[in-house]
Amino acid sequence: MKFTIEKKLSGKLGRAGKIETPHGIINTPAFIVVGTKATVKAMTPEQVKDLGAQAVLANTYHLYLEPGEKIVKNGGGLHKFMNWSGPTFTDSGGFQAFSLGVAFGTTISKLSKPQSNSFDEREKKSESVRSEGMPPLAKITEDGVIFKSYRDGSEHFFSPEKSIEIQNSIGADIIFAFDECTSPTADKKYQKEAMDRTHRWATRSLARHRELQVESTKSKVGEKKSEQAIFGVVQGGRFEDLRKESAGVIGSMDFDGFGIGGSFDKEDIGTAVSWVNKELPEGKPRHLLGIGEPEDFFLAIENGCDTFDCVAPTRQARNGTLYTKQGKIHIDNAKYREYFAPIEADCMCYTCSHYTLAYIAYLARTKELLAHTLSSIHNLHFIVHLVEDIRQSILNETFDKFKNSFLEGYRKTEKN
RNA sequence: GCGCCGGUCGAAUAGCGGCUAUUUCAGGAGACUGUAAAUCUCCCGCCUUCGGGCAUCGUUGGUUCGAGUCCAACCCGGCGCA
Repeated sequence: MKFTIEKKLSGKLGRAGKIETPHGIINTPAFIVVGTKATVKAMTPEQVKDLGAQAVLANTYHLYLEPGEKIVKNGGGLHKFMNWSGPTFTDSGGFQAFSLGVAFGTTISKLSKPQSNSFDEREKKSESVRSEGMPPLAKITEDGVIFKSYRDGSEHFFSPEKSIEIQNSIGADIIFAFDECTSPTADKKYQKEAMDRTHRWATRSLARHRELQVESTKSKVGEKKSEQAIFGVVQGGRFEDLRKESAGVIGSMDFDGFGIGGSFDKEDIGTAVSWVNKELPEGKPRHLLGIGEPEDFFLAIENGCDTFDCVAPTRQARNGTLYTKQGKIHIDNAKYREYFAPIEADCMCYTCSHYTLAYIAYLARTKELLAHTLSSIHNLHFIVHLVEDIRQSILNETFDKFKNSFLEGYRKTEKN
């Protein structure tokens, strides 16, 4: 893997560049489409490619549980198995320490939101309360994480070494060190503890990765050595000193790039990311894990992030929320029943060039599967091209102008 | 005409003497950020200062401390017999 910076954003940390992987180039900043289980839900790889996606990210834990990394490997590796010829990433399973741990059965999100209006106190009260009969499915120890399968309750243990071995078998171009994604509800003491543990796990992840590279070089004499790249993950929650410390520690290790993980204040992603990116070596790519929404990209990119992944576009598509330049809309809203025009008149996506919002709304209402596909195509196209447009604006030196005009328009407005 | 069933919030249902009438669907709105997610939450008779208030189980009477629930008559609907 090779990373090249093509242009920097003057006076800021942002940059446009390219990541060269064994399966192709990623022009950055770039949105990496999430395909957790080696499939972008409701879509064929051709559809994903045609809408402009450059790379996909799958998940180690899910593929380990089903079908098992051996099957992925025997199927020719992730690319061949899922028929995606472009660059791929795998997440380490570290996020599941959070989503199946403290967050399981609750409404805790990795992003803490600003105080909601006193308007809905009742809803606030119910927040973060674990539903009965839903014990956590992840338990963290020094050596790793004990997971209970969300599928059948069976126990599984992930150590940094194990995560790397599985990721090696799955065979993505870029893999992540095993980390612990912490909750925004955790106090500083815990964040520090978890961060230090993540640093120890980073060392172990990197060591195991190098061992596997050597093994693969030995076993395939004469063949090109494994070019799988590994990114270390920065943690530290919402605390400036911890974030800087983590970036310093992880950044000084011999990773090919970096992931920025963990929890953030929704309002202040840009600041948190800038703490980190000022510390990380400039010449290596930085992936902001699990972000984001349209507003997030501008803040993260101008503060030095290169790639992103997020389930929001596809999940929200399936759940009936669509992105537009005027904000998000709910496809189930009664007012769209007879909206006989594309979701967005000027959208170039396959969905908008062939179908009306009224038709997709009808499909969604009647639970037709095509609703998921058409909505996912639109949302992914929107997000992928938004990030691509931001990249162009860096190259054209029109970043601020583009940022301001986009954010001004991105307001939730009535579409009647 | 006789007999037997049955009429519960848009639909379908539960409830068979005890106070707040159940559930599902439909309908309305919202949430979702490294996917436990084609998921989840709220509302869905009327009014409300969001605390609650007032109605309501075909209709009208009755029995009872208390009736959707028991009784009677009537009105609808279905089935059967004439």
